[in-house]
Amino acid sequence: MGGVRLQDVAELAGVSMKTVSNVVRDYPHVSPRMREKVQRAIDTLGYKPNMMGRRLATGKTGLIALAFADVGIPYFAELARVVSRAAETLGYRVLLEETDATLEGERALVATSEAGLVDGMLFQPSVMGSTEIARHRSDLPLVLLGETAAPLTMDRVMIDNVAAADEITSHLLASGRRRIGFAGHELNGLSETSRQRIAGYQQALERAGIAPDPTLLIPSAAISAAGAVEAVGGAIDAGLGFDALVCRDDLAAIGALRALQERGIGVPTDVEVTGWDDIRLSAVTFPSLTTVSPDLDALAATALRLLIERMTGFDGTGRHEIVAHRIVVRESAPGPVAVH
Amino acid sequence: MGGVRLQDVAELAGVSMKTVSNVVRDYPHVSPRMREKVQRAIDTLGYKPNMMGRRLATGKTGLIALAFADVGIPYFAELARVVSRAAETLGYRVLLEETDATLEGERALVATSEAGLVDGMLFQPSVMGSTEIARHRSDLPLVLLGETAAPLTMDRVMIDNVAAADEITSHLLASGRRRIGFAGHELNGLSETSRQRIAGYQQALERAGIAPDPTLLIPSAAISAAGAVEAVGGAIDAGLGFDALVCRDDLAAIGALRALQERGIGVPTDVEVTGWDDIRLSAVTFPSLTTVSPDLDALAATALRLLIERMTGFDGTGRHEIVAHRIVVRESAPGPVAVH
DNA sequence: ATGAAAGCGCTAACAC
DNA sequence: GTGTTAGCGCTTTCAT
Repeated sequence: MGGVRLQDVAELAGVSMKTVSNVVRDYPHVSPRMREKVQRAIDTLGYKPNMMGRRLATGKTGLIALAFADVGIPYFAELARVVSRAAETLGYRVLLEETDATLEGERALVATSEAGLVDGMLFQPSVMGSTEIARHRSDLPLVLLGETAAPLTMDRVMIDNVAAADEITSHLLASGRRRIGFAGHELNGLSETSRQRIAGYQQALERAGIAPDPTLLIPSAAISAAGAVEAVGGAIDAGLGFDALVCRDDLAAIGALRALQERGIGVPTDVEVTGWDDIRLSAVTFPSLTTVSPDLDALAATALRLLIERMTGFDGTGRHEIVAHRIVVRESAPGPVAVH
Repeated sequence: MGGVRLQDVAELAGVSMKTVSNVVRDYPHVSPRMREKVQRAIDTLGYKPNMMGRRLATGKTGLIALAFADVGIPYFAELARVVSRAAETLGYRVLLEETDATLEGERALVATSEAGLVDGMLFQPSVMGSTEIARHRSDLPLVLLGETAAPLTMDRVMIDNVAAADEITSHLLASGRRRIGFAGHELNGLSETSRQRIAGYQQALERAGIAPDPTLLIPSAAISAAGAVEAVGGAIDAGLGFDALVCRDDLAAIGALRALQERGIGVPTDVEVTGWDDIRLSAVTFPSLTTVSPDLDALAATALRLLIERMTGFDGTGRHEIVAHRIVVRESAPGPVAVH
């Protein structure tokens, strides 16, 4: 059952390996009789094509790597799911690679000493800068995910973070909120992601004629929900006053929710809160989260399209694609109250 | 840079392929001079060994598949992370396979028409029964994860669900709760997971002299947080009274939390709630969740050990291993109040 | 439409 | 210690 080779099938069926191969791969020009005879031999032997052999011969592995910090983070897990499903329909399997959001991990990834394991890679860098990624100059087709500064030579897919941050901040402004904070960005070494979201947040405030107040920027020692609980809780205890919070991501928003609730501050009555990513759980927190929802399906589809183009020979300069996002309004920031 | 072959290195260095191969694989018996000469050739050519070639020759792929329903579910995502890290230290990479918790998806998985892509598989079935898994009779080394009824021929790793459910229910009883419900199991087609957890829950109640009340079993149309919001909310609205809820998993607990809070019912004051899995977010919900915490590291390590034994020839009957769990006490069910 | 033979890049016996 | 020679299982020209 296990070690059945193409050869064995050919012998049983009394045909050449070529013919068996043709049948296995559904090659059109095979006579029905042949096909049936070969198929019978395949069935009786329980033959299963050996991928490694095929892959060595074709030079294609059918595998793509999906690399990011940590699949335990809901956004990445949900991204992995979408990518994995999209890849499947295109005939690819996904190999998971985690970098732990460390420079070391990301370097190991791009400098990997082995070749030919995967046909291409989707990579969302956490810390690596544009220059270092560019220097990489590997032969492995690569598409970048997310807003990390991308070298001009590489393809990249992201949503418009500045615009989205502007929109969600404007949503808060429309509800009459005026002291709007931003929470959950890095304490030091601001990521490009945080930078762009803060830029959009400031842009909305300024357009509304509000001077951004730097004390309303609440960084987090750890980029996690627990980190946000600490940060936001600490800020409140230190006397910081605000009536809304734009959080860097849904985990930070969940942390902020807890920090507020621990202190008996009502959400959204006293403080409105928004998240980012629209992870599944953001719909069932209490209150549920108003958040930026990236079009993950489009993100995955676009990234895979670009990658496959690279894998099949495209060699132009980097394409930078923007996919859609929308603001999902839920309880934590319900928007202007309807007039009754 | 891309198409450098072992052969090319050998020619440049003026040695045989065997020698180059020895150097690449750190074979001990190579003279230092040779090694250095070859290494120089490797560097100038930028040679990277082609995995497919090596794998075809050795018959090993270095890949293991990790299969479960949906990586978008936090428990699975966190499991994937732990398995992926553990596998890495053992020299394996992880290929993600999702079944969408459908029979169809699980069948496709075990009946996969290709062979040799992965050396082995870790599989947590959702719907497939013991008999069907056994019938599979594949040549692929396989270790089952979780409490699905496992055929005697197969290895399996799980925690003691009955014991854990008993413990966490007893924890509630120790706080003086008497009308304890169970929530979040399947509406029809009870999974083995739910069955065992309910068994442990009933066992604890009976030992405490409480007759299990079937109306306190609150099934969920969808096994998700949103499903639990509906189910628990509906039960409350229908007039069901209880002072504690053992939830099938953390997502159900999060849903229960929301359903209770929506109705102004205090947790843990009015109703205590417990979860299962100890997903990262269970520590930052408000209130945070008392939950069953499986030893994921041990689970992954054990599963990989069993799998590697199978891959390297072990052919005995199925081993069924139990790994540790503990009850993590948090705010949603704080336990007996300390006497001041 | 089918067959024969030459690789794909590497490792593993077995000689030297 | 190092080189030679076969394969690993499959696909793919090139004939027929």
